[in-house]
Amino acid sequence: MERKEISQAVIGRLPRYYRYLGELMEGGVERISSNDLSKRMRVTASQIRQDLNNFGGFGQQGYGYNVKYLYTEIGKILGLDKNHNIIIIGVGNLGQALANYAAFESRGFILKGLFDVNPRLEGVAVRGVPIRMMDELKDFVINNDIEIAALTIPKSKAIEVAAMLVENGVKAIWNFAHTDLSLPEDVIVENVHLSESLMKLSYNVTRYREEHEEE
Amino acid sequence: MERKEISQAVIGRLPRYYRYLGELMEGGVERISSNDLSKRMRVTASQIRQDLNNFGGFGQQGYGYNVKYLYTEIGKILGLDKNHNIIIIGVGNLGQALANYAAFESRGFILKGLFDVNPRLEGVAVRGVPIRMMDELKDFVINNDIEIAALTIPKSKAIEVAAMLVENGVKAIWNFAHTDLSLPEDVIVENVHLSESLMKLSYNVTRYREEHEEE
DNA sequence: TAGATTGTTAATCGATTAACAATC
DNA sequence: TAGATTGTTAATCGATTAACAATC
Repeated sequence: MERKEISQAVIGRLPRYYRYLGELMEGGVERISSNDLSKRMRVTASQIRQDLNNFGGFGQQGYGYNVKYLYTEIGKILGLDKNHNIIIIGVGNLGQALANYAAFESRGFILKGLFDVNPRLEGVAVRGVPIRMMDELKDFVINNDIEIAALTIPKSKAIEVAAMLVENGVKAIWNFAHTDLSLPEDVIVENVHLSESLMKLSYNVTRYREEHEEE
Repeated sequence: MERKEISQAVIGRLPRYYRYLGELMEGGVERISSNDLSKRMRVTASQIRQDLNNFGGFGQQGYGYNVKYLYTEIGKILGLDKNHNIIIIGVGNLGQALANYAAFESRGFILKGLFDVNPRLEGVAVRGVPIRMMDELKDFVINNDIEIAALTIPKSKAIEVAAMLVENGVKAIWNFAHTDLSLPEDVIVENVHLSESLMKLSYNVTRYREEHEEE
């Protein structure tokens, strides 16, 4: 069923549409035109219409878009109407932050397991999920239909752990380790490199400082 | 001094170059050609040369690039040779994760302060920095030459806190709150929206699942 | 029906890749 | 010098914006 490839640029914007539509919905707004939405979001109306039309015609001429409907549809596109079993490897502050992230469950991400190397954490529960030791990881993945693994461990361990997870059926890695993972191309890797984000910020603030230094 | 604007696409790639060059340096590699680097990083050699030449000619024909030199130069471009005073607002798990991020100091980011609303955290120290209450924030920012503020607080508070920080001299916001901040355009905002990152992952894994469902 | 606004095609803009002369 | 590889210009590709006919 020939589906044209959708660029990651478009996909990267969908969650932001979803967020704005959610807020509009909360605010009781029933319909919105691409033009009104473009003003709120500070993007062009053209881009909104182009982006949405990659997935189908969700609007109606002369009316605009029904907020609730569009919100639901984008949710479906993002796969938020389905459940996704997720585990977190590495229960440091960052791993715990993710585990405590409340919106998880409401969006269909089911926290199935937490893993760490620190024996003092064994059995400690976060959000009702007990922390397990790494030697249980492989069997757990095999037996619990785990789709997504968040990796919040040092880069020295990340590569081998990721390989093992994928070998045992994990389909996607949410990678917080400061390294690239080279995995089979059917595995989804979503990187969150905080240090790189901070360096980008550093570049921009430094550039700005230089350009405006005058005495 | 007419400086041509450099696209965020290029800037976004610099930290990755920096990381690879750092690893090469650790590995004792002295020089590298754009071609060799392109193979490791899985980008085109052309892109590497184009990207670098936005900032100057760092290589030498017939030789390639000196790893150590290029690493240092990219560090300078990213502003990592200068100190940046940073504070963290919101000392939950995520705020603590950032505070504990060791590489901070080595890259010139000086953690000056931690702030939270929770009175039970008052005075508790993370990495030697005591947690302060929010009512001290304004004066602290004014008196401590704070350049960057990391916001790891709920979105309901983020907008007003950001506005106050900027009013009192903060130049850049590292924004982890699930909201857009509209601030004067001379303020740098670097967003890290974890939920949006997870939704992107969700989209990709869902798409893949659908495309390969056959029985 | 008239007005509004989409869906979609065409035009523009920017980013990536290819090619090659310059040069170490 | 010959070989290697950059820096840079030109060609291509893709993404964004503009325009407008279709239609609610």
